[in-house]
Amino acid sequence: MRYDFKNIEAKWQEEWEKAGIFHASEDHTKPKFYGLVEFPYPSGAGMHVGHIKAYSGLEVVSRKRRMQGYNVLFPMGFDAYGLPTENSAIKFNTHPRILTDRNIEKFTSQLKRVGFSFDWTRVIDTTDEKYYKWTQWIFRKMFDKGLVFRATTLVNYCPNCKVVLSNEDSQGGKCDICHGDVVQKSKDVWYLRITEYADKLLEGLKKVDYLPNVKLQQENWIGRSEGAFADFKLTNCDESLRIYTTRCDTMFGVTFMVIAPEHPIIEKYADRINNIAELEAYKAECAKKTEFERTQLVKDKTGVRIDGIAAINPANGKEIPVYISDYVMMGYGTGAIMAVPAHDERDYDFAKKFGIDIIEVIKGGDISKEAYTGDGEMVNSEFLNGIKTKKEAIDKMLAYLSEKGIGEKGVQYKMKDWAFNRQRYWGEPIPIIHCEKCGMVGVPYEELPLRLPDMENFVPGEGGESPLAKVESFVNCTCPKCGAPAKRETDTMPQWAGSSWYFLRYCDAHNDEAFADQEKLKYWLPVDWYNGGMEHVTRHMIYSRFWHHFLYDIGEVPVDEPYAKRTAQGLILGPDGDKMSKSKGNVVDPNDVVDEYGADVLRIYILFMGDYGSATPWNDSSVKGCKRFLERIAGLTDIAKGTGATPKLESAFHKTIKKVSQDIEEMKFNTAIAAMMALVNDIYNVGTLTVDELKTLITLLNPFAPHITEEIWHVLGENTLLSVEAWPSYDEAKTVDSTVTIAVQICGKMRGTIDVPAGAEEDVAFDIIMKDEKLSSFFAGKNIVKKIYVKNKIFNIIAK
RNA sequence: GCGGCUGUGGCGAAAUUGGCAGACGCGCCAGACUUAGGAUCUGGUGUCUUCGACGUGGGGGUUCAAGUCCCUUCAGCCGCACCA
Repeated sequence: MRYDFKNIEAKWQEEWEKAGIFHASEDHTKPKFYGLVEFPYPSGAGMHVGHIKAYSGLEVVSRKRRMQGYNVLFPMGFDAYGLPTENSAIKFNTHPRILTDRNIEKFTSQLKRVGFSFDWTRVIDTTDEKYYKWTQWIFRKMFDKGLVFRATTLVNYCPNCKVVLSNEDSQGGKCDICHGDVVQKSKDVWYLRITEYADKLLEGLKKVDYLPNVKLQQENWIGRSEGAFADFKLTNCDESLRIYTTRCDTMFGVTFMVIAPEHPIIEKYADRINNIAELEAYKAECAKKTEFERTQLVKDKTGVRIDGIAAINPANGKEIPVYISDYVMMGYGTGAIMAVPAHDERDYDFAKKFGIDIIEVIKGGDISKEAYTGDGEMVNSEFLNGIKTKKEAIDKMLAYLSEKGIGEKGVQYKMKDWAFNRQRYWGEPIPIIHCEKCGMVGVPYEELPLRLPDMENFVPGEGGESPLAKVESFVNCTCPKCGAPAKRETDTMPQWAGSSWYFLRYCDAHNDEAFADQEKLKYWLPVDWYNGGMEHVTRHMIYSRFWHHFLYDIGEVPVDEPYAKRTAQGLILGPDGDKMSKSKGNVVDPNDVVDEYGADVLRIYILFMGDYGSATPWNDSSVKGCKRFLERIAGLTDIAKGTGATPKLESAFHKTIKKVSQDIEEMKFNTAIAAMMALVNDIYNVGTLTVDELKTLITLLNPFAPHITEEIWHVLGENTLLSVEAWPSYDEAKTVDSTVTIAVQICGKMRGTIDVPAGAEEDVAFDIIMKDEKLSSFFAGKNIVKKIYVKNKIFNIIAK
């Protein structure tokens, strides 16, 4: 038969939909498989080949699982709240609702064209009030449990545009829009107390099957560090300055202290500081820098000494100066450090610049040249002198601190609490009411969803407040507690909110009584296999694991870890090897490929182009090779005759079934396809195959190229749908050849090969070599010193 | 700076984990069928001074045997980034 993809792909997509074969069944007696891919943000640009790659991996796995008899949940949805839609809504003067609906429709039809086996009865849209009702519900539960709090913090603000900017939009301290100076402005921020779950999130990693680098990135993101808190007495005021350190063993080497420019102690004791104006000026200078800039200028340390207040080193009672410097952050530890220039590079740089003493307390380096951060014997440290290990010194110092009541063990995390509000329109309204008497009150559960009001002008307000602040009917309300007039919170949730629990909704997508039915959650959870991009491994995955752990703690979900397994696909690069981007003009549109070659070719090529986990450049002519392969598959219908097995092909078939079955599990789709290509080459070399064998081959190929294989199945006279036929099995005994070709080395050099019966003993193999004139000539007349024989692999003869 | 990953033909890549390096595909070369080929089919295709030698970024090592293990070095990509 000819390969006519244009006429068959739409036809089979319709048949599958009609038969509903990809709907996850409610039959909970069957074994389940929950495969999850990251739902897309439905941008106006439509699908990207990267989306296709991201979904194709678990698409193949899911199709295989169905054929293996699993009840498969392989859902799709849309993460539709967010800034890009809002911005283009402003630009084109259209409502984001309209744009979102239009984009979702576009994505849906594009996804369907590729033949993905998603369960389209469970589609979710995070901007649907039936969905975000439950996003708000979970937020309210967190609010009830004290995991939501409000604090004032510094944000990047452009006084010219009157807008709050992200770090990315304010690089170099200049506003990305007007290029004016950006300042740090304090602003009320809603936070979710994710830090409270830091240890649980870390612990949970021990029992899940994530790629090693995924785990590592999450661990680094959480950034747990163990150390100590210690109090340093200040002179000229009745207060101690609390610091955090991981190296309390070096305390005898402390020659100064540094605090963050924003440290509250400065304001508190302003009247005792002689150079307060200088300090204020420095602080103002720092405030101009964005966090980005501040962390970029690592080399040159700046700072100002506080004149009027000093500190006492609690280890040796010596008075030491206190500085303010922006290399100490208010957001980590206590915002104050003890500086040990001899053994910390940053402190060393600072001390050199400001001419501060450098006292060696650990032997092993040359502190006249640089800080020594390695291990060694303690010196100049009184009761620590002579100790040789860091651990022992730390323990001794900790004991000393606690005995004196001026310090204790402590833990710190790099992870910060999650800033949870945005001054934007296109997001879930935060269900909180501000009452003058009662304070912050949650919107009652029965009033959820708190609907996003319809607006025409949703440009952010002056001073960067949320567009919702302009909707009086939304803002003005009564306090649910006391009934007095009150005001609603007008900020909305960030993009990450809706995606933090979407995998739960898929289990029961249309439930109006709960976010999902408990029985269904019990059956489907955890997600068996989650695949997505590396870029979501920290934020999205950490956030959603946090929400899930919270729901587990309040008894709303049956398992603590949501994702049993996590893998990641690599990028598809442009044909030039660069990242695809509109500006470079190297973007490949999957629709063009489907138009020209068909969905099956697109799917095969994307999985064949290289290792699934690695970045691979697109190559137009390689796509043609995949088309040729499918044409050769279609051509097999012309030579397939009879039943049973073709002797010359039997072992090749069993080997291929084994290889493809295993490779899919390891996401080695490229070698699975290569194995099928090799089998097709074998078949054409033999010149014939049976109909049974062809059926086996197209069954193996079905998860990769479902349309053409479905068509062939029917051309061969079948009436069922191949997509739900049984996955082929293989006979291990038949994957083993009766004779194997092994390599023969003489003195370690490859000299040829011999055919031996599989598993042949050494003497049998050696006899064959002796009878081979060419091989035996290499050691004729020499002494055989040693024979190394590895069954079915190699024979190495050492002769002198 | 720290952490991770990667480095193999002209190109994308394989290599049962220490055992015939380059499977499979692209490209290229030759031939066939053709008025024609950017279609199809067949054969070939790591390099070189080609009965042999060399070859997995470079250098060194372990081993009968190294793409794979160890040491060292270089290059590229991706995270994190003054985390005390």
